[in-house]
Amino acid sequence: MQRKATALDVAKRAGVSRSAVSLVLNGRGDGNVAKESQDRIRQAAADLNYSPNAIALSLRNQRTRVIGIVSDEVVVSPFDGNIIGGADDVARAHGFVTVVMDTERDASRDESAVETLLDRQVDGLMYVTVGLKPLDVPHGMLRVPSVLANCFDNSPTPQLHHVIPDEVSGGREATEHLLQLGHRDIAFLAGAATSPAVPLRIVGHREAMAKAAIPVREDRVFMAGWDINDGFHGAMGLLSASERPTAIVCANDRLAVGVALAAARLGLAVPRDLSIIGYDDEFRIAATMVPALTTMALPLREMGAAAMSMLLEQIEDPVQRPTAGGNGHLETMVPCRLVVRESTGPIPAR
Amino acid sequence: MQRKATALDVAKRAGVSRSAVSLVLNGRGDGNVAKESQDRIRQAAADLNYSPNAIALSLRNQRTRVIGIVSDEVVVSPFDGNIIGGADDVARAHGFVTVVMDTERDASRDESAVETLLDRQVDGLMYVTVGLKPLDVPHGMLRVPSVLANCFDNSPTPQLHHVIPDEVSGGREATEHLLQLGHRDIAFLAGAATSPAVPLRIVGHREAMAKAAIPVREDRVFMAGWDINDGFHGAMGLLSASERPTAIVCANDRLAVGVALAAARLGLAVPRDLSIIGYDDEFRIAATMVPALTTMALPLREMGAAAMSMLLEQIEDPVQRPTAGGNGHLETMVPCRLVVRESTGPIPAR
DNA sequence: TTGAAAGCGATACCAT
DNA sequence: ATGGTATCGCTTTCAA
Repeated sequence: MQRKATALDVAKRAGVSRSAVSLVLNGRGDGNVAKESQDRIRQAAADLNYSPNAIALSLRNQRTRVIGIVSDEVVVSPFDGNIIGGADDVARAHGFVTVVMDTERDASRDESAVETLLDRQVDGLMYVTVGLKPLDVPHGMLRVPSVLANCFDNSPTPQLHHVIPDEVSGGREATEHLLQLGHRDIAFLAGAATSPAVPLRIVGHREAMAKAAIPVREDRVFMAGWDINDGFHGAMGLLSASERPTAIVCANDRLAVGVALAAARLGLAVPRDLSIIGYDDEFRIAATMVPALTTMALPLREMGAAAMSMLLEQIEDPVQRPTAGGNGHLETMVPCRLVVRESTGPIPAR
Repeated sequence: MQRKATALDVAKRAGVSRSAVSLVLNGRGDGNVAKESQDRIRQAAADLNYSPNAIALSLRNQRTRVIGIVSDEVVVSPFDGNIIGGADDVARAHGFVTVVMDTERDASRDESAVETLLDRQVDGLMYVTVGLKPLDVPHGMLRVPSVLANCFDNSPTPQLHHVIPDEVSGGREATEHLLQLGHRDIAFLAGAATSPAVPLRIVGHREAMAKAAIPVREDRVFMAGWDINDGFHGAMGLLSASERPTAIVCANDRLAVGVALAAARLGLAVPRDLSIIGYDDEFRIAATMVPALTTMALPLREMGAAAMSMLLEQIEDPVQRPTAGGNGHLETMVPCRLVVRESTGPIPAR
């Protein structure tokens, strides 16, 4: 485990001073260092496989080109990892790297994770959550450029820019797709009341129904939960009644799996007898279901990318900190995307 | 965004030198610094909300108390995040923090991620994969204490310790559970041939059958893939034949979902007409299926914890580097755990 | 064109 | 008991 070469080693080998090495390797050699020395320096650097010590660089420059990402549970849970993927893409394109710390849903670890990252001089911070939710922003995030992805500042006087999905139009367009296929009796299986996304999706659903001048039967819209069994039981109720809906929109793909299971159990074919639409376009669930699920995809990568772009803008041009994005607004909404597959079809013939 | 207080600020405020500050704040004040000065120093530090600059510390001490975790796609994919969770638990208990970098399955980024982490002087490195697989170990990992979790050194002369699940006994015990319930015609839906876990699980299955003296029909064991539709189609074939198995063991829970869907479609009740057993105990899938899935749980958190313990041992006691764990062996196998729920039951009455 | 020196923030040794 | 000084690795300014 021999130590890495330093600039001094390079200087010695090339027979010059450390300053010369620094100048040349940072592209400011011309006009300062003799061309001949430059060559020797570059050669020596290559020979020694030299790369500058990032720690020393950070100490000297007070910047690290590292973005800290802290999340409530994105790493550990199966959901929303692509927000980080999208953010990382943008960061790397700009010569930054991201490091992730996951607090495993323990809010008391938020501050210390941020503090740790700050102590290591990250140039910026991003907080990412699984599922849309309000966030008690860790204080440290106000000390450097920061953004929120999939969550929003829960304080009475929000300070941080956030990027979230457009849930209202997501809910609306899901229902509109069904309406276009001729469905009129459409049920909406919402998730749990704790999620701020749920009421928004329901608003969207009602908007679509209103626009089509179809009254919403209150027993067709209810909070079921988020899991397969919730979808199963919700659907069993809906589908065993004498008068059953011809389509069910689900607040996530797992509910949709439960609904499909219930339909199969009842001998109903999808989409012939029942159309099902999911939400999330979950990786290797929606596309691989039988039949493949039509679903409203969450724009995860786009959200991460948008949030990171915003953050880097603040870092590179610190002046307009509070109103990043230039529009003076603290909220960016990214549209969801309908993915039509095979679980939706025309209304059953009578 | 005013700058943080430094040791010099504290020294000035307390009217002493930087050295005194350093000694006192690091618990070596007694016998070196007057008690009165000590109090003033501590007070000043508190007043200024002083905490040492981690970057400067790293440069000085050549150690950071940071463990770098690089993964092929654990962050972005829905799987195996708990390996990192388990590892992080152990690290924090020892006063280390972990930072994660995900390469999104782009092997060409492995080296640079490791290099980045190394440049930042991490004290140790862990590589974590989604799914058991051979790994071309990034060269940089050999320069500091390192371990592999859920993957193993693919080189002809492996150097790094790895922690993996005991797949053979996992496969065996899954089948044994079914055998105990009276099943004799048991099918095994394996995953894809690319995974080294697949042949191991099949070996386990055959061992169990052999021990029970039941011949394995070759048309009952085949590679189906890993997804819901793979399970569905595999099961449709198996179950529509005139002579159908009474139980199916699946190489993951998603296959099991597909099998359940097929059973429902064919009017078969689970577990009355067919027992199904999954693998992975996937979060919010296995437990929430209808019926809830009996499954072979992967010991993800334990694997992460074991790998991290090993790594920290190497860091704290660098002498026995190559044979960490003390047993001179490079492999640690962690047993899988059968979780019995409702998808398995006694063999159907004739 | 070159190299010496200061400084980033902290620690540890060595005089005093 | 105390404070001055070298050191970690690098960049930048300034004088020669």
